[in-house]
Amino acid sequence: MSDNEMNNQKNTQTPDSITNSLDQSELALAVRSFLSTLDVNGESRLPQRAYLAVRHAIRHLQLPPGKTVLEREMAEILGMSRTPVRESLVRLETEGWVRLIPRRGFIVAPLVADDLQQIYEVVESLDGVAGRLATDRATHEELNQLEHLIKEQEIALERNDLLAWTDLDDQFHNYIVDLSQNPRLRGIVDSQSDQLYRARLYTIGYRPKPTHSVIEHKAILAVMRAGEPEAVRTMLQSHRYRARKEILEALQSMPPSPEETL
Amino acid sequence: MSDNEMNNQKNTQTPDSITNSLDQSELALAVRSFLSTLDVNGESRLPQRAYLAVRHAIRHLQLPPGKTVLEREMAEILGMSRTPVRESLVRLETEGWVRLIPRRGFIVAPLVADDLQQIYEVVESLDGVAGRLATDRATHEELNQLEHLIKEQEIALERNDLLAWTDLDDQFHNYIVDLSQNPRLRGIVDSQSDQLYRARLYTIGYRPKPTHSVIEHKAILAVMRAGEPEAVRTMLQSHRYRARKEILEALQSMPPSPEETL
DNA sequence: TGTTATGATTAAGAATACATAATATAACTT
DNA sequence: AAGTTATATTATGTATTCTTAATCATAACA
Repeated sequence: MSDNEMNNQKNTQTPDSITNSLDQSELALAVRSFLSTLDVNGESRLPQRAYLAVRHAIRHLQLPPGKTVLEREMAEILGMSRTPVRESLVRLETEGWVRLIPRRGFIVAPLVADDLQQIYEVVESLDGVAGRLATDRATHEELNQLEHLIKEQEIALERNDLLAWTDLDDQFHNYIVDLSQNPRLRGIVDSQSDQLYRARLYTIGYRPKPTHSVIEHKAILAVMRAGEPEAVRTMLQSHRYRARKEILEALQSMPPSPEETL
Repeated sequence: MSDNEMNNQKNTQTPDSITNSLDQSELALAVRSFLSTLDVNGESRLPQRAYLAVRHAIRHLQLPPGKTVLEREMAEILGMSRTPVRESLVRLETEGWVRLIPRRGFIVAPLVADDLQQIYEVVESLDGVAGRLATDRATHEELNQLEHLIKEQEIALERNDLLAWTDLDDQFHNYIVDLSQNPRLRGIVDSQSDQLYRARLYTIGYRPKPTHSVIEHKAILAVMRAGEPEAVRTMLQSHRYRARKEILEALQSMPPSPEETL
């Protein structure tokens, strides 16, 4: 009973797509490539797709700090209207990925030391408590999974594959947060710590080789196995703290950000 | 140049306002009363008004746990369209105040022990780190302000005004978070801890009189003055932990939630 | 030549319109 | 009368339209 053969007598041209023939910029290509990944994973909801795509683009510096995110352009790239795009931007704003300048639009959160420090102060604390809870709640198999991740980190380091190591390091920490069995904590840490990824990418060649990191991971796992939650908390916190120092020092020793102008 | 005298040949009645003559429910009255407060404070952006109004209604149990928040109805009450209302609901969902059931709508987050425990685990940790940072960053005058708040708490307790005490207790903790000078931390703690307010209201007659709380606040302030950040962190954390225990115990000893049905 | 109006353009803010899924209701068959 | 199917209603999801503020270019003026 599809009676849709009598409802198109007025739209000669949809006004919002006057801006068609968008230039195939690097951003558009990257976002579209990422989108197809989502299609495979069956993300059906449009706002969720937009959220993941924009977040991914920011995370990988394809949307550089300070850059304005135009709703219309994003909608065009993502093949949807402005509405779900805006919804995703509101969510990203709540999480701190973008800032809303009223009547101006959304800009990608700048990558400045002050901001990173704020994020680290949050993540260090939450990461610590997640480790404490995980120590109480993890099974032996889950701890073995952590050990496996550490081994992969060692391999990546031996190959000097810092990109792979970064991802594995993330996986290690995320997994611990998972083990805390606190979805709310998980959500906050996930979003906040992921915002540090940009800075890690950005400074990847300017930091010492993270051999110490693997050592500390091993120590943390050992104390988890020993069942000492409070010690795990402290260790994770100082582990993150050293990471913070290295990143901030690297940022200072580096040439100024490409979008320092904002 | 108002040429709106020739465009109404089809809409006999605007479809979105068929639901006019909305019953003057308690919710509508409460929300409208709160709205006028915002007008005074000059909140010009509609989504922000909606955000504050809905959050306030949830916080004060006018929108009870489990209740569906109808976009159209809210829009009607707030005197705006669905668009800014939806935007506010997305933000509230990101913060955990409501849940989105796809194709069903937003419901007020249920008030169950499991959820409260998750919030407490987050807030205890962040509150602790905020106290640690505040100890390093607060001035003498700011510490005196804390002392003033404690005195007011004592007065409220003597009068057995538990509602006023609850607000003052909130102010005390919020102020410490302010002193951490970390806006991101502030935003997260603000939203999360404020979600506990519902539970505190709900259990207000079922908990022991919080005389110990004032004592602990005094102790915390003393250690802040002594300049021992790590001790402040520990104390705030266990302070919150006792609050958690009292709330959860009260919830269990109480009659089941009115919207337990969901 | 520099500065300030003024109009055109652009993009966000908000409202409305349309599409679709879910649910409630009514009709109908057995 | 009970259950099943068809239909109507309702509310979300999404697109589109309309409005308004901000910016940019251009022109008028000092």
